[in-house]
Amino acid sequence: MTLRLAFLGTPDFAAASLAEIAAAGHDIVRVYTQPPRPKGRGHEERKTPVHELAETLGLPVETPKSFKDPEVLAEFAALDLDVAVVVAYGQILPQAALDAPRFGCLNLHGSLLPRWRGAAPIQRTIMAGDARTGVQVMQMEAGLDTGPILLSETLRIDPFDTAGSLHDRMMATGAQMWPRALAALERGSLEARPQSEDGVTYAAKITPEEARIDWTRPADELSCHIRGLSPFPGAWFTLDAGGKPVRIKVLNAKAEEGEGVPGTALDDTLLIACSEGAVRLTRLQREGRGAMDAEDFLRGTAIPAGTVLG
RNA sequence: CGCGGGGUGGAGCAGCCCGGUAGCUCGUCAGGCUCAUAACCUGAAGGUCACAGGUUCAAAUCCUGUCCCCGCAC
Repeated sequence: MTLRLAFLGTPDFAAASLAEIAAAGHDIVRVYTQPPRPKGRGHEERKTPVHELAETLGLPVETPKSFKDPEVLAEFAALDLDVAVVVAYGQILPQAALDAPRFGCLNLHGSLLPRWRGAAPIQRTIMAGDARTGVQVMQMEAGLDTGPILLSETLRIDPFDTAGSLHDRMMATGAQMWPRALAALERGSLEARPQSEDGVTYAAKITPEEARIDWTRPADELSCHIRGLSPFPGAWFTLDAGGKPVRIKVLNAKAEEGEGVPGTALDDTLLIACSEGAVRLTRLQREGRGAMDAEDFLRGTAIPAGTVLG
């Protein structure tokens, strides 16, 4: 038995799920993803990772600008789907779309709901210093990530985890949940567990302003902040290099003992004073250069004790 | 054609504006010192200076084109 399904997704995180579902032998009759847009350096038009993978797999791709378009909805309904799988698609689906497939739409979400509903759960969970998080398959409803949970996996968050490392683990774990979830759906053995009404939090999108490092925060908070924003967009500070401020991203850091004026280097190896304790910067990236570990970074850019970071 | 930075021994950088012997910190190897060491001292190996043309007596350096990496903006 296989399910007749559509896949809706956009970034790498979603492509991993598409790959697993395809490998499980389901009948993916259509893939929806965001349209190619002029993106990044040079404004080159690029297809999304899901788009690329779908073409490699020989699956039909559609890139509607809006799922609210009646024509798009009509076509979607005409696919006569058993189920639609939605992973980081990037568009709100109208109720009509949620209702179209026989078993509705299933979504993969990167948190232990109802904590961190919304756009940036992976980053927010690290920024908040959570000790654990999870990946969950849920039945989609009109509300933002409010649907009942069908399948759940818990992941531990280590003190050295970044949004990037956690993202990679969640992507793999989440992708592997699909064959199980879809098999259970076919058997009719998926149990829907409503979300708790307590402990609801929202994972707001990351704004550029919050990426700038505020040295007056406590060290443990700052460590979480830095790791939650790594590698994207990257928490940063400025360093005065020959009269010009150079932006330097911090990609990993850990809280340590230390005392001093916030923002001041306490030694020659990137121990920076905060309001409570200090953070050791362990991986960084200067603008125009690649990311590197502190040891390598210091060979090219010395930051002696006493240096004040902006 | 959105703006900008960069590609120099294994790593990270300087040198480029003002062409003329390949530099710095580290690593590697050998030897020394030491109870010992990731410390210190001495010596050595290792580079078509991204690629292709051009200018020149001479190009890492100046000019043109190509490839790759990155920051910003989006």
